[in-house]
Amino acid sequence: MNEIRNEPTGPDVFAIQEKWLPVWDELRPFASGNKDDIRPKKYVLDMFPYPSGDLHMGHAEAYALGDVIARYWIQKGYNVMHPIGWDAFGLPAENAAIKRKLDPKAWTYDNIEIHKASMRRYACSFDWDRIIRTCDPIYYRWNQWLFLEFYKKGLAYRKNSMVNWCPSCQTVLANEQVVGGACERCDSVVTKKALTQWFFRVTEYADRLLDDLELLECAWPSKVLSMQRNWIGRSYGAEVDFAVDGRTEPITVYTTRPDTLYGATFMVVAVDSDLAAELVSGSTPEVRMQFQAYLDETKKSNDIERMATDRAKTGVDTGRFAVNPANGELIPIWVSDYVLADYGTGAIMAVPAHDQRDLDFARALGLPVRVVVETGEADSVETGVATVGEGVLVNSGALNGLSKVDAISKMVGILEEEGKGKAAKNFRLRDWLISRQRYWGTPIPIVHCESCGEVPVPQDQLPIELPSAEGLDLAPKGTSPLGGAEEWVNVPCPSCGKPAKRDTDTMDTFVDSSWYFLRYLSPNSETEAFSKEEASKWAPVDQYVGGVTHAILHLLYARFFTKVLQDLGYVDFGEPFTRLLNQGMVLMNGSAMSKSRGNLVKLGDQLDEHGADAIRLTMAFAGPPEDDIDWADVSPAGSGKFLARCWRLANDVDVRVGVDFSKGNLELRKATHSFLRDFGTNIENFKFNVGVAKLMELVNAARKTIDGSVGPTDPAVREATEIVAKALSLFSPFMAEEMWEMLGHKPGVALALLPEADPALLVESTLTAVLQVDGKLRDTVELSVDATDADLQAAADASAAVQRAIEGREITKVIVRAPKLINIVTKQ
RNA sequence: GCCCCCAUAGCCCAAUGGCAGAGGCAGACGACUUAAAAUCGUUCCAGUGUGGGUUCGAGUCCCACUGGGGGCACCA
Repeated sequence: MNEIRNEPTGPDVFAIQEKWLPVWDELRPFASGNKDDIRPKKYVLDMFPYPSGDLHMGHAEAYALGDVIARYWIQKGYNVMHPIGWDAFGLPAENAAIKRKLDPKAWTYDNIEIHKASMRRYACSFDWDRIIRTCDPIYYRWNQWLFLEFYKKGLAYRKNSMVNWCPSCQTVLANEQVVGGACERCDSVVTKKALTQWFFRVTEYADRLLDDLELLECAWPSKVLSMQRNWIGRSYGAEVDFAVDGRTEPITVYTTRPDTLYGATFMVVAVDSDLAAELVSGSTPEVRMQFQAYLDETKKSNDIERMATDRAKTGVDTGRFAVNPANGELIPIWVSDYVLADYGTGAIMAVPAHDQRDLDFARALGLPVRVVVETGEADSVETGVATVGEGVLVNSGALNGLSKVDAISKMVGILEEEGKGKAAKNFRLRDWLISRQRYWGTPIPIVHCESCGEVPVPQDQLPIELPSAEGLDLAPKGTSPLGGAEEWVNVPCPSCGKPAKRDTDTMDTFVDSSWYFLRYLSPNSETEAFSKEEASKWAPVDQYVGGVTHAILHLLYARFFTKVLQDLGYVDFGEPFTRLLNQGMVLMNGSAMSKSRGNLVKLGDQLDEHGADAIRLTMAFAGPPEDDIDWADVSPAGSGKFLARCWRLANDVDVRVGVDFSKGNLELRKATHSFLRDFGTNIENFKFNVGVAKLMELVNAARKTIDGSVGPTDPAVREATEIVAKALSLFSPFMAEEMWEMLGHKPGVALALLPEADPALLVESTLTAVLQVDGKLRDTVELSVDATDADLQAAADASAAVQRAIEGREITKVIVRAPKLINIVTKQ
């Protein structure tokens, strides 16, 4: 007897999960490689994960949202390619290897298997035939091929320079990997080191990378666009040549304010530049000693100290003089650490009156200040605040009386005429440092030969496979562990055949991820990086989904690669990702989850407790996707309740499959079709939370119909429930499939098409019209949808509330928006 | 310091310039139950951060401010 009472009134979500997984393995609904497929294409891409441990809540959000989009387009009749792979090279594998004495390779591949199993259980709609792993030789040989293509074009080059060095990771870092002077990965303070390193000439594409952001306006989050613009940082100005006393060549400086040239009262050269060393070499021993001491101190300080803007200005007078080309004045040349060696020319003209940094320097070291722009602001010498506003030029010869803009163009004209300068632009963006002194990455395909120099490895010798980690000392020591692989390093020179050595550095893993979206097109090809034919069919990516953490690095590099590949003729487009969605982070109690903070929510625990469907639904329903989700604010249990509601709905339907819906209850049919009208728009605009809310509304309406006088046998109940099952499958595919089966269909709700709304069911015959007086609501009235202005006026005349409100007032105006609104305006 | 985004009920969030509430969470009450859970139903709750402006009408558009978040930052 108890058995009867305890009969389950809801679904066993875990049994349902286990039931459908093997069915789907068989059905393979997300395979996209059928050549005969006539559906239009859609390339939906999730940023591929780094295989460290198991999936976490962040992955769960990203893949839930990416899945909504991919599954939606399938149900709209598209052939959707939704691939997955692993960004499998990188430091964590190596660090785990060092710490736990594991092979980085084994560690990585084990983690990939863990990921794969979790993605399957999370019901990700991936095309499992297109898997890539960047640590597979079949993948990274194409990194090497691309490197050589770049090399041929002069886009890959080696130079000695001061580079960012992480003392903890014991490797160089790209500019983009230094955040606030610290290593992005381990937070150690980054230092500078002079090293010979490989670079990609991304600066050659700076203009295009900046200008083409225009094409992405409205298709990428504006935040990402502005971050990229900031990062590239183009400025316009002029290069000005200053003749130097006792030196044949002039010193060229870059300035954005050539209008203030008359106010340049001294010059400053970056202390760590070659130019500074050269200038002082001709000075007195005292100066040389002072310079050396200052230089040593600068080198000792790190970027965090050096970048502190409130630090007092320091410097050394070189004792040398330059000639101001505007007025012929001799001005002293100083060296200082506030001028950067690798921006512009490493030397500046100092205009202390109109530049705060120069003014600080002038005041600290007693240098003259000359006002050349009258801005109406207080005297900068007295206030210590440089006047940077608009104004009229003074003390500036031919420029006197001009505005800033006019003075800039006139000065540039004069300089160009006299051969002392020219218009110029500069970028904050630096070339991309790609070599790393670590093991677990793509070997750089260059051989160093004593007689031939740098020799590119011939294509037919690719891939250069990594030597086995066995026997290698992977511990960071500042030089690549590959140097210890004797047999691997020592090779005959491909050019002359004499003994030579391989380059022992490996590539930055951002190289791997700069083109992976193309590799998915032909993931197993041994003859090309990607099929040009497939690329013209599938690429560019229609929809990219990933975290905003990659707003600069990865997206900029991928855009760069795409433009290079376009120039090389391998692709026919210039932007890789047509549309971008950045999902927010998953937080717990207001802050990022971490073990050390003690607020870590484990995805595995959540799945064990609520099931994949409820977690996925919670991710979609939590709010706008780009906002952060605080796990403390959302309710996976609530999602579970909704899913049970859906299940009971399907369970209660008592209409045979294939019934003619047209005889169904009109009210519910209208609800179903207005859902169909709105749902697609919501999903296409990434308003997943609103889409789920609409779905809940439809479930509520169907429930009401079943429980009310219409009952479970009405055809409209089946229509509504089938639409619920299809729409639900974007969020909670297990339950949707279960419902689909309960409704009498064969497995594969993911492939069932979402119909268009029937327009005939969207027309309403009446609506609630609003009667306002002076903009305030006074009454409402049911009117026909084709009510005229006169009908509204009549309704207002007939309304006691309206008449009361206008009583004794003079009507000045009547605004009518038939059929829904009338506003009677009275004299105030 | 410069640039960008956000602010609606106790909470998460909706709302083509036209009735502030679609949905959910939490709460309260009721039905079912010996009881509880589950379920179903009903219900309480803000005038939209502050101050101006535009408009017949502003959560929505404009300006300023406050608070929160983010990006860049000695880039000449």
